[in-house]
Amino acid sequence: MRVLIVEDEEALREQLSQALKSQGFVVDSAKDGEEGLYFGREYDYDAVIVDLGLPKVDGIDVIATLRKEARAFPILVLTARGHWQDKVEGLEAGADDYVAKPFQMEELLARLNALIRRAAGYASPILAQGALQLNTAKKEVRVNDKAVELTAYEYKVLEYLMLNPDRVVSKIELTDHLYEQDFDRDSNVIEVFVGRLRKKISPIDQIRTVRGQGYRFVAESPA
Amino acid sequence: MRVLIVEDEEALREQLSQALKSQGFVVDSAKDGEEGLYFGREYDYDAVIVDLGLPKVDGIDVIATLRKEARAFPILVLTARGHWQDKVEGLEAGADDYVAKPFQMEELLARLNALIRRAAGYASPILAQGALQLNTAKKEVRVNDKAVELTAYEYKVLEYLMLNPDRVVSKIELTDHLYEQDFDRDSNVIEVFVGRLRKKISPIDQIRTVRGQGYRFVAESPA
DNA sequence: GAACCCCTTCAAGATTTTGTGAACGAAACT
DNA sequence: AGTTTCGTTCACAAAATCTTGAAGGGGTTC
Repeated sequence: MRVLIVEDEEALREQLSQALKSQGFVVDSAKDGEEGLYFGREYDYDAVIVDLGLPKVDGIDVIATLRKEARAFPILVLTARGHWQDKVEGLEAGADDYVAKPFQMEELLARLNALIRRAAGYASPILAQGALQLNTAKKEVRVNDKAVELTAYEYKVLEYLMLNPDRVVSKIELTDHLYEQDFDRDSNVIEVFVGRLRKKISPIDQIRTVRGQGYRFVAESPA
Repeated sequence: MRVLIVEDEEALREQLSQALKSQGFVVDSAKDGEEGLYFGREYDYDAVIVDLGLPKVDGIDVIATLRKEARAFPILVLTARGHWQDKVEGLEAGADDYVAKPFQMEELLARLNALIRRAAGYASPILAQGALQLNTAKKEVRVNDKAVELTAYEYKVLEYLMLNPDRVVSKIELTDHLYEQDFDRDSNVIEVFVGRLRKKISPIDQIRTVRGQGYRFVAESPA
């Protein structure tokens, strides 16, 4: 698996590169849009990670250009939190998925792998856990094969938990990832959403609360 | 687990303190080298985080002085990125590891936990002793491979004992490391928790009481 | 601009965890 | 054996945390 990273900020680029290499990927990295374009034209990748907001040639342009030239590899964009439009533009330009910065490395890896699998046609963008299915592309949730309507935030909470299975996710972590940075820390929105979510996806019982620490999505139904 | 933070920049100090507390640490914080030195001399910590480049007494000096006085706790230094020499000086003065600022909180936590474990002689984040396994990353405990639910304090007691195996740990030491400093020392909470713990992890029998002195976690299952 | 949906906050109530004091029991000392 | 000291356990009180329903507000749709 060969991946291209287009990211101007050195620290992040290195960190990404490291993480991906440790997952067994072969990594090329470009420090700006121009380099990115060069690499993207020159080689065929299994996936490309592009940070929007790059010097020289904008990330959006890189994507658009590559797509115009019929490059088909899956593209994952990194957007700065809050720059909501970026993500839309990115997807319109031809990206396949996005992750908002700052992100958890695990989440990025999970999404990247999903993209690669999808592109290879092996698997669907569906995260399945027992009777719970989450179609990350359509943002659709199914319980025992029956579609369940979730609101945007309910969905985000569920998706985040499912992308981080078997790990305790604190409420702070959840708010950090679902909201703009300065969201009120001692609100109980998260609790409320978890409550509603549980009700909507019942009888699924995989969102466990770990008192004092947060919530954990358990992958397997308990014996 | 009790940690000392020596950091002059208030925002970062607070953020660190927050993050560590949310991970279950008891945190003391010092705003300059002088305070840091005072705390470091006064109490015993499971780890100390020192920012280099502090007002009054330099971080390097704090470390060197404490080491000269035979303080053995693991020390993690924070260095400004690019100040390459700092890191070297810090390690030479007796620090055990370093993290360059700015850093991802997860990385810092991972390194800190690793330091504490290593100081106790464990390489892996899973402390295994016979049929008892303690996964310090997930804060999960297993007995004969079956997960056991512990409350926060039950877990803390067990973790501390397991990190100090084959050594008598007094009740005072336990309260000092597990509670804020002004906690009533002649309460019998510790006894109560040890009791609850023993019940929950039975039939494991590795927490021995040493009359008049405290408790000892024996490493091997008895013959 | 009315109706609707979703997000957010508040606060009461439920639940779980933690801490206390007292009774009980086991070892150590005389 | 009696006494003292220390550890264990229990039941309850107190504190912390989670859950839930209700209601207000902002934005969007028709």
